[in-house]
Amino acid sequence: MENENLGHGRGKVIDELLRGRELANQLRNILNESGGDIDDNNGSTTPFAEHLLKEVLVTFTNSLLFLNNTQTSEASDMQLTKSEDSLESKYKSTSIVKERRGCYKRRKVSQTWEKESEYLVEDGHQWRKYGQKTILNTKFPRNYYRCTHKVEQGCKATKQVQKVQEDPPLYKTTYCGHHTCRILQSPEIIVDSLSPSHQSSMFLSFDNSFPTPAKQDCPFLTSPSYPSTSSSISSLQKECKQEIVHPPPSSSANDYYLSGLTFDDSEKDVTLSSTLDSHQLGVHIPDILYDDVLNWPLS
DNA sequence: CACATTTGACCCTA
DNA sequence: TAGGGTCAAATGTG
Repeated sequence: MENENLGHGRGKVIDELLRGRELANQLRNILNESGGDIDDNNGSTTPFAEHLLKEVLVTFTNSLLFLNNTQTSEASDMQLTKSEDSLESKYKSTSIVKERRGCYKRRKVSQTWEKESEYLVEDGHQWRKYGQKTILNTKFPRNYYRCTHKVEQGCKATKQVQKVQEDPPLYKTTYCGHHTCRILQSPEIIVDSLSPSHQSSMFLSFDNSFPTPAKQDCPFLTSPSYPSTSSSISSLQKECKQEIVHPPPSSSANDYYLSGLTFDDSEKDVTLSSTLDSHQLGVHIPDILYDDVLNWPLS
């Protein structure tokens, strides 16, 4: 009873923090678009505003990190159970399988985040296609993938890939759930590159649920314009204490990234740092697994 | 033969 | 009730 109230209050807090961060991001985008104009009128406005924005974003991010640090595994388990228990029950009871075919919870109640790219990228995980659907008002069918290790490891990660336009090609990948499997592949490579001249874009879906940064991406801490880094993380499991995410050379000064994610395999300690003004986020998280850091559920 | 993909059916949610 | 997510038999591939 008491825990439920606490959990509810915590959810509200996270909700508000996420909202605040999202609003700050929107403000940042506005600043980016109108930065030149502002500079013309007042040269000092933009840098100062950007500085304030960074501070706000860091505050939100730090708060979210600390909040999630307290209940990581618990919330993660609850989230997965809630979103996919219907599927679980189906696999456990074959007698129900044939009667309850197609029983599932819709994506809305689970963690999702999206990534748009001009090319298909290998995100370091093995995916198995399990469906394809024609979606209303779309030219191209949507492809459904689940983790190859779903059966043997119970990995519940799924993704949907949909081509949204032909020329230039644009693919929208929606990740749902996060990987619980430990078998990871080669670093992220471009699978289909017709026009790799532009950065892929990535954004979060905030509809009714908190998107969870996962191994594919870490939208929680990265700029919306930076590609995913999942397999970089996987390589880290063997090579401890490496930086895994770096901003592209062309990145603007007001973008900030998770520039340092340091793992100490022996102690299972993780240190996060950002590129922002050389600040460290100041988060030191003991006793958690390395990939849990990027899988913090926010609800 | 084992595993992946295709594709129509099934069924939940809005 | 339509749309969309998943299942699973059929089929393809190495």
